[in-house]
Amino acid sequence: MVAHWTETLKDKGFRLTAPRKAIVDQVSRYADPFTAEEVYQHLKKQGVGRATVFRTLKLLHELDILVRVHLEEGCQHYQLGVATSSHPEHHHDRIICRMCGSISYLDECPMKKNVADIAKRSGYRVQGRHLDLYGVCRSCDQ
Amino acid sequence: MVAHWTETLKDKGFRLTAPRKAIVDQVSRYADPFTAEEVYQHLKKQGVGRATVFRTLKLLHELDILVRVHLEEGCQHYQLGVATSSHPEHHHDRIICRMCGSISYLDECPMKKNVADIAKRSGYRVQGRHLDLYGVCRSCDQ
DNA sequence: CAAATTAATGATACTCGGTATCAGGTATTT
DNA sequence: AAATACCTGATACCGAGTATCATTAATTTG
Ligand SMILES: [Mn+2]
Ligand SMILES: [Mn+2]
Ligand SMILES: [Zn+2]
Ligand SMILES: [Zn+2]
Repeated sequence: MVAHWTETLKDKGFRLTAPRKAIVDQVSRYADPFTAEEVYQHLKKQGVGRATVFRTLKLLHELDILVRVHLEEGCQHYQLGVATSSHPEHHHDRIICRMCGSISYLDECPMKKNVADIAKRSGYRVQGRHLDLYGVCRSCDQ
Repeated sequence: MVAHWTETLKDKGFRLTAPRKAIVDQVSRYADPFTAEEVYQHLKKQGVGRATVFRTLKLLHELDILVRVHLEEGCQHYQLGVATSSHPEHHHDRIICRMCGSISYLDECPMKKNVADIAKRSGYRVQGRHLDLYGVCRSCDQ
């Protein structure tokens, strides 16, 4: 995975530098969404600068290696992501616990079957979507 | 509408001051989502302070007069909103044009019928949701 | 392999949305 | 009218993110 991403960097003409290697390596360890600040906190002891982390995450996003997700708290979160034919664009149907903040991902995508109908009714060409459900998870619910 | 909201303020023990009246009045003019900064720009010539605008919008949100919506750009947007029995919590199913930025609201709520099933499968008590679709609107699509 | 070129880096300063603080002001209660 | 509590605007501050820029490091060239 890491090897493939570094190859993508080189293929597109970007230099494979030590900070970029460190960032790609760190990023590959996350399963859940993470922030630039978290990555920076892990890598600053190795001398990687804050601006470089932000820049590199943006670059990995532009290369479609990372997805930008949209959490409520305010700051940007990134996440590993791939596009498939049945999911032409990255989207993440999530359910978020308001008490403990835990995030689960719905394995079935409940909107898939509605998209064609919405496109017809709204007149939009639908490209992607973002669905967040909010509630209380089982362990927080007494 | 404005009269009802100012009444709500008084009923809950909040004072009905000139800045609050001005903010409520301004807010009632918006049909689409707006930011605190926009409200402030309209009211600063009347001497209303920036902090007061942010504070009052937060208060109106806590009183369920305003909904906080979650747009892509980053800053907080607010919007008028009401809760009904079939919509126990504010939610806004929207479709956003990536070319012109226009926002349409889906009148039929496509997730309504899926919520019970998701709750059962995930084990969460589902309270609210936020759905954004992205695409290209008819007038931007050639 | 050097030298030259160009991209990328880290430090720093800055922007922007939003919040904490606080002394002065204004509604309400007595 | 005096006392109380709430509310205000000014200001300073915070955190996420970006622009700038001199320095450094990767690649290209000779
Ligand atoms: Mn965050
Ligand atoms: Mn915005
Ligand atoms: Zn929980
Ligand atoms: Zn459009």
